[in-house]
Amino acid sequence: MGRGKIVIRKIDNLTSRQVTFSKRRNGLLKKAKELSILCDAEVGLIVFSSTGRLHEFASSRMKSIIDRYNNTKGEQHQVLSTISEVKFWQREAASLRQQLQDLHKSNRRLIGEELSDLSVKDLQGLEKRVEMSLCSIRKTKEKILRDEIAELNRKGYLVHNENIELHKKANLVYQENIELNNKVQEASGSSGGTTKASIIPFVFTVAEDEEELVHLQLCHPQQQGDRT
Amino acid sequence: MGRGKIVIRKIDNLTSRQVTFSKRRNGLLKKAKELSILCDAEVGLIVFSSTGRLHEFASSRMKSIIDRYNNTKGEQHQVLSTISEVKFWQREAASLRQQLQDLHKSNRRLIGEELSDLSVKDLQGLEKRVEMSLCSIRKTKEKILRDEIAELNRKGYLVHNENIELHKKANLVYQENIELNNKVQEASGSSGGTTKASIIPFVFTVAEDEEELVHLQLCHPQQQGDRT
DNA sequence: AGCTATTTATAAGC
DNA sequence: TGCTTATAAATAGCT
Repeated sequence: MGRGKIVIRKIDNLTSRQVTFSKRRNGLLKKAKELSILCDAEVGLIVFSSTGRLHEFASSRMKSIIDRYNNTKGEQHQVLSTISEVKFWQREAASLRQQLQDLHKSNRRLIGEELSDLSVKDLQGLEKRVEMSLCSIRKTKEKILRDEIAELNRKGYLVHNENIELHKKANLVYQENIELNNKVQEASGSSGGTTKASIIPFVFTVAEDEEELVHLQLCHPQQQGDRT
Repeated sequence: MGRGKIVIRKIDNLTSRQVTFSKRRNGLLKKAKELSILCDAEVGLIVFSSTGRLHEFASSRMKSIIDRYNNTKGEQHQVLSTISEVKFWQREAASLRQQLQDLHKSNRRLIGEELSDLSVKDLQGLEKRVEMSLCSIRKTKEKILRDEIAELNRKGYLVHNENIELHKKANLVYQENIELNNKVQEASGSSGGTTKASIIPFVFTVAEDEEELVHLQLCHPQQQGDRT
């Protein structure tokens, strides 16, 4: 419909393509609107130009048209439509929120708050559980301490053994020193007394018995805090 | 464009409306397609007939056109599109799930489980909290018991008072009975002894002093369960 | 953006 | 729905 017939293929010339786009786009929007009015149809039209500009017509709200479209297609293809996906996640969130609330309540009870709507029997059960919990916590704590002490004892023992070895070596060296000194004295006769004075007048001794090892132990702690 | 000019308003006649719908719908779809080809535009067209049937044209995949539309509009209007709504709820659910996990962990620790990755200091803090919790639970329990006992005592007191009143009344009636009996005896002389025998030979007595009232008290319970 | 020759769409009728 | 046709509308090419 125009001065000449055209074939439907992409218009090469950019300018004339843009002009044609502008004209035909308006025509399309107009016809979409006319269809919706004349025939009481729900029409949604989305047009992105090649430059990325958006033009649209919607006989009602575009969102509701798209939602309706998604639902219709979703039922057709047995696929979660976007709208029911939203519903799914909303339900999921609500369920999680509920769980969170329940857990929060149980938590508050475990730390001794919000107990007012519990019966004596409930409280007794709770008390038992918290007592067991306390027991377990203390056991864990003591185990850690015990392990630390054992580790310290082990290290202490190793250091002690090393000490003994060092003492022995030092004593050997010291003995060797005395002997060497004697030899020097014998060789040089009574030529001087200076070297004699340089000998360290010290004997290394070491306690060999285990009794003197550092030996830590976990003292049983005083009962604390749980008296009413 | 037709045999006659028409005004754009809803066509009253159902049949001609449906005929027009069919014709114009095809024209619209054709023109949408032509626009997309001629001008290299991205076009999406959704048409629902008044009977609910869906007709559509999409130059590419409809989903991608709708997504692009939502994104463009979303940026323009700062409004949650359906797609980003899904994302929002997914994030919400993930966050809630995380919170739930954290709370669950804290809960497990409160009941003395999963303590292995805590330090001695953490354990000490936990112990303190659980001790306080135990204290609070016991206090609550005792308060309930104390209140129950107080209530029982109150009721006992009321019943006791009622008892006293009933005793008094009963004694009065008994006295009256005796007097009436005497009068009957005086009036009838020694005519018979049957009435005398019917007098109930019973005296109502009641302890008036408070000491004998039922008076319950909460015994201090044995310390229990918290010994290591 | 406006003009207009021409093509296209379509209203009315069957 | 499909076909026909007169006519209204849309628009290609040009300015």
